[in-house]
Amino acid sequence: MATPRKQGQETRARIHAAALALFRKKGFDATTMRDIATAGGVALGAAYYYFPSKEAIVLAYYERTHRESSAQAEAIFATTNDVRLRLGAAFHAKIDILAKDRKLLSGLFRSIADPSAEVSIFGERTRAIRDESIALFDQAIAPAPELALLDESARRVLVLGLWSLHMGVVLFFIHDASRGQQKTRALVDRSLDLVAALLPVAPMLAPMFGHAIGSILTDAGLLRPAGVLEKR
Amino acid sequence: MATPRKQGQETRARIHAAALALFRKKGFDATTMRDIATAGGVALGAAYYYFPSKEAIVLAYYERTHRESSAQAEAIFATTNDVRLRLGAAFHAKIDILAKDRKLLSGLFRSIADPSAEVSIFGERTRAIRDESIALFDQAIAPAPELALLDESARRVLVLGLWSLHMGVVLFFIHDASRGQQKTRALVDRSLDLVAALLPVAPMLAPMFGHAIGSILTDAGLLRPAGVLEKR
DNA sequence: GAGCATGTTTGAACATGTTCAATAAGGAGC
DNA sequence: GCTCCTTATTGAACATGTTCAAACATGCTC
Repeated sequence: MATPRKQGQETRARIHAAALALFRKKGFDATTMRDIATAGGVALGAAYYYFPSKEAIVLAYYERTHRESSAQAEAIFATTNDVRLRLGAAFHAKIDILAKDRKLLSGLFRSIADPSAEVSIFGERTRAIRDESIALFDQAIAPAPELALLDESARRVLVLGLWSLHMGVVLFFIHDASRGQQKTRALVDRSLDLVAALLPVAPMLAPMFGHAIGSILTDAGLLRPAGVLEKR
Repeated sequence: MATPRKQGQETRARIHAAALALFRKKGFDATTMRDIATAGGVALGAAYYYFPSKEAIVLAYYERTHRESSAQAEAIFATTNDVRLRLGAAFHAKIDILAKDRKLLSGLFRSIADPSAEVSIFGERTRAIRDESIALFDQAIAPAPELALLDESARRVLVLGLWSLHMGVVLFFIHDASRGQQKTRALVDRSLDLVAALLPVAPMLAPMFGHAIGSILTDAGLLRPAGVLEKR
């Protein structure tokens, strides 16, 4: 309703920057909205004028990191058609981007994964970004010759499975205190080795299970119904 | 430190019962500690004397339901060695027990799945109950002849995978508003069909992936290191 | 029964996320 | 420049989870 003015944009940016700095330094819970407002040089109400909730501040950050990691992955997609390499690029790009903010994400996880939260990654308000995120994995496996035989339904199940694995990896990463997140990197590589080895078998399994599970997931709203898995 | 007296036990039980009733009626978030104290006929401080936090009230409930569903599943284990049936029993028992409390669980999920929360299902304080929960799936597949060839490491990966699937099912269930949770039931059955069909292949995959992933998961603390997957 | 340790209970106080009515500031149309 | 509407900003007020020092109760020892 309110179309922002230039000064408003600046205030918003200042508040956002102050908030992220505090989140990084003290963590999400330990940072109060009053801290944020003070650090941003505004009154408490102003922070709420620009961000409906503390969680919302972090959702903006989350969207930005998704875009950055997608861009990084897509740059690699342009250089190779090897599906194993492309999947690796998609997974590692995400970790690359998130690497500096483990502490922030740890505090954030509550809202991201809580299905009842407004800004949950599973919720309606994040559908757009989630669909983009899922579509990236569709892109990743696009050149695979062994998947040419896969029908639409089974393929969507596979893509959703890859996205779920990636969410699991992010969850693991948040708690991975090893240097340079070595453990997460290793987890990604071993998991993708397994995936890559199983991909050729996928078309054999699909007729048995792909369709059945696909229709169930569709009923459940976890999969888009029609052939509408468009990208970006 | 404080060894409770009889009257204290009763007060505690009254508070707990009042809290659960309110959670069921109004949901977790909409129920305040003041509501709970009033409904239990005590002052606010008394509620905190018995439960260190609002979440803790619900953790006690969570432990009870786990015990109940485990008992139900084990009763079925005693009647059949068919692994598909046993897995079905384990999954459906959980849903049976939780069926009445979707609303409560929905409010609870935040704390259960949030890795930074004290009472998270992934946290240290819930290790005992989590290990029990995982061990149930080890029991479920125990009679499978096709898994006799599986080494310890690969077997643990499989069991952890089943437990993860079960956690996913619970998550799905929480948001399944279909009558009698039909969708969740269908999801369970189709998923377990797939699992059952893949089980015979597991020993062929294990040498390639089971050990590698097993050691990574162990490093990550997601698997117990030694041969200590004892039951109950 | 007096004294005492320990469990129980109280309610005020505190911290913090969020709301909101009031006010200021900026610009559009004249 | 004046009026008026929209955006921007303020800070007090509110709701609620949590803490805590004080008071109370219970039962044990003597």
